[in-house]
Amino acid sequence: MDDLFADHDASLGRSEVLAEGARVLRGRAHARAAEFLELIDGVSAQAPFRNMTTPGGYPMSVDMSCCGRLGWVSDERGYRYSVTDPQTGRAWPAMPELLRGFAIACAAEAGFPDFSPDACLINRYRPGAKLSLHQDRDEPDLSAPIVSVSLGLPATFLFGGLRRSDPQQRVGLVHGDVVVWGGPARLRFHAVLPVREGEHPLTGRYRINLTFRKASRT
DNA sequence: TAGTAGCT
DNA sequence: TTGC
Repeated sequence: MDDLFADHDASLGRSEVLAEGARVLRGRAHARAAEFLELIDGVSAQAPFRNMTTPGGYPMSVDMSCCGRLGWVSDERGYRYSVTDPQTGRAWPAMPELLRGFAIACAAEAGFPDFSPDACLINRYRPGAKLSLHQDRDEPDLSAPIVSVSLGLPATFLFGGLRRSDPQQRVGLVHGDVVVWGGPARLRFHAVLPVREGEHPLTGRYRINLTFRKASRT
């Protein structure tokens, strides 16, 4: 067994508390990552990755797609959830049950036993792509947590407080890591630093992040 | 240049 | 203001 694999074994079952209501579950997606990536390929064949535009008129560096009943979209008019993909005019692809069940299990492990996600935002980062500091606040039901799954190239996740100016924790996220935040942490600001150049055996020059949300009130 | 402030 |  090589050292990389030993490191992975050592991460199994480990979790870290970032704040009340926020945890990193290390390595939870590792064993099923290849299968998850196949499912994501299926989604992106129906809803291609695209660079959305911010309300300020700038293109985002992250390539985005969605699955589930609702998808997150951004354009000059603002941020919102939509039942149709504005690029194709069709409904978003269904959320694969394997992914949905995994997200529900991660939420339960982190202390949110009743998670019922209806939206999954798929963010694909090339080297240099980033997400600047923001809150996830477009969902009407803030009692549901956010479940974030990291695949492929590593990234540095910044996890802040409830005010933009609050200090941020720097969290290194690698292939297979899962972050869950909700409850009192639900509206904490967060960001992703520019992804560094690299190569991953399963994703090549990409980081793929899945965020599962409950985007409708019911 | 990494970290921060301020922007409409 | 999920960017510059």
